[in-house]
Parts: sequence; C-alpha cells; structure tokens
Amino acid sequence: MPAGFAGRVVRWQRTHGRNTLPWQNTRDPYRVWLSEIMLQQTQVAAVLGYYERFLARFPDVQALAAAPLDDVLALWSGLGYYSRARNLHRCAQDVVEKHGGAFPRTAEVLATLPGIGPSTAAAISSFCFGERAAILDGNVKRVLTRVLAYGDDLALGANERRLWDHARELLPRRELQENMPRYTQGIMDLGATICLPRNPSCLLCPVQEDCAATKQGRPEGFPVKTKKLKRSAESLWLLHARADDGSVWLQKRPTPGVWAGLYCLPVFASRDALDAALPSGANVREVEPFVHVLTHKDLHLHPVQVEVAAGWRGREGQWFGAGEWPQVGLPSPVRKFLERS
DNA sequence: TAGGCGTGGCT
DNA sequence: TAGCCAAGCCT
Repeated sequence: MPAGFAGRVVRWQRTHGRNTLPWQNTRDPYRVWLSEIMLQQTQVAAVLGYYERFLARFPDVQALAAAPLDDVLALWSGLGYYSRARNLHRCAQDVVEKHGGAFPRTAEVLATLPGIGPSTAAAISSFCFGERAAILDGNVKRVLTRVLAYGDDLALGANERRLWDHARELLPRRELQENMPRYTQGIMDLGATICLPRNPSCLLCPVQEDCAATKQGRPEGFPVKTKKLKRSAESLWLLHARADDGSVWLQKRPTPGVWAGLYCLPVFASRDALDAALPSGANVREVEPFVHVLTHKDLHLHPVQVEVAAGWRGREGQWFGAGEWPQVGLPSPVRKFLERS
C-alpha cells in the first residue's frame, strides 16, 4: 500500500464528503452515540426524522436514562431492529449509573456498553475524542477489500479479523491523529457515495491509484462473502378486537423474538388458536391477508376483525383508546393495518 | 459461530 | 421480481 492513503481520504472528505448531517459538526458523545446506534444497518434517509424526534424528547443521556422503556420504544417504532432501542435505554442507564453520566473516551471501554460493538465504539471514540480506532462496517469492508484486492471469504471469522488488522494499519499516522474524525467520516463516505456495491464511480475515487481491485479490472469482485442467509416463511393470525369507541386490544410482545417489547395485536400461530380466543358468538369479519417482509422471513399476516362489547377482555393485554394506540410502539405492519382499518 | 433481528429503497 | 443492501450487535 502506498503511503498517503489516509491523507487522500481525509483531503477528499473535506470537499466531497458529507459534512452537514444533523449528527455532524458536534463532538457531543450523546448525539454521536445516538446517531451511530440508529444508523446500524439503517440508511441515513430513514434515520433523519427519528434522530430529531429523539433529541427533542430526550435532550441528554440523563433524560433518556430516566424515561420509561415504553416511551423509548414508542419513539423507535418503525425504525426496526428494536433490540437497539432496548440496549440504547440500558446503555443510557449504565452511562449514568456506572460512568458518572459521561461516556467513556476509548473504544475499548465503550464496547463494554450494551448495543455498542467494536465498530460503533470506534466511530464514537474517533469522532468525539480523536482516538486512533478503526471502524469496519459494510461501507469500509467494501472499500478496504477492493483497495487491497482482499479476496478471502469474510464469512470466516479469521478472515474478518485479518481485515480488522488491515483497517488499523491504514489509519492516519499518530502524527496526524487530529485527522481521525475526518478520516473515519471519509472512509464511510467513500463507501456510501463512490465505492458502491455495483457500478462504483472509480473515476471519481480519490484512492483509485491505491486500488488493487481496480487494477485487476474487477472492483465488483470484492468483498467475497459466501454466507447467504436462509429465508423462510411463517403465517401469523392477528386478532383485531375493537370496541365501538375505537379502542383496540393490544399485547406486549415477548422478549426475545420479533418485535420484542412492542405492543401488537394478539398473535396466534393458527386460525384455530385465534378462534379459541374469541368471545362466543362473536361476529367475525374476514380481512385480506398481506405479506410483510423481514430480512430472514416472509410473514404472512392474517388479520381477523371482531367487534366486542366494552367489558370484554382478552387473555392478556390491555385496551388502548382511539387517541392512545397511535402513540405506542407498534410494528410497522400493525400500525399501517390499524391506520387503514 | 451461525442465526436472529426490521424496514425500506434499489435494481 | 426476488434478492441485495444499509454507519452491526447479541446470543
């Protein structure tokens, strides 16, 4: 690797990178941490609104730590991967109770907190405290495997660990450590805007001269990962019990599992199981089933509507009034279904 | 270590 | 269309 790779990334970021996102131009670890958690496996456009609402409601880590988990999940509703919200809440409480209200300043210690893994820890410490710590997210894996023509299968832990080693070797030299925030941002920006999975814009790339994959004429051949997720399908029956005042009966989803901790229409594994939970003589209204796609499975959702008397109660759960249920944490498909019902 | 965990955009 | 992908982490 020619010397100066990091410098080219930093110089490029200054003029061509992303520099006006809401969580940039601050070294407040609370704001940076919140953004990094929200951005895990989630695109910038999806995060923007959530980030602003979260900050308005929870302006600092103390406010977040003191809030009920249900309030956090309600604000997270629709963003997905809800264990992030539960860990976010636990992390805030750990920062307040175990770290005196201040975020740790090194990636090593940050990574001991819930929801903060090695890459997120390095992002926070490099952005906020200028630590020479390497990130390795999807963007950076793509950039580095191409620059190095690193063709070893990242499905193997040993190969991924070696890529971590490379990531650390390519960091700015210690004399240029003040560039760490911009280097971290820059290598992510490269992956997000230039070094794309398909049709990368190599002619615009500031490190094209360093890129072994481009020299081989096959940047899209990297990274190599054989691991392909096995998809499945599952059918769920949803009991939509409502009263004439617009109230809806909801249950809290169990942890662990899909939508853990959110409120949801009662879920049954079969139509028979749902029928058994209905009040005798209930007037049932069939609803068109619909498919909701998760990463690892297709959910075939079968809502069954029934109007019940005000005194009815399900086996577990509680009533939420017409003005209440829209404000609780609901899975996206359930929220959309209720909104159009 | 392999699988679980959401949602939406893109091709 | 049916996958692939996104500022990954946890168990």
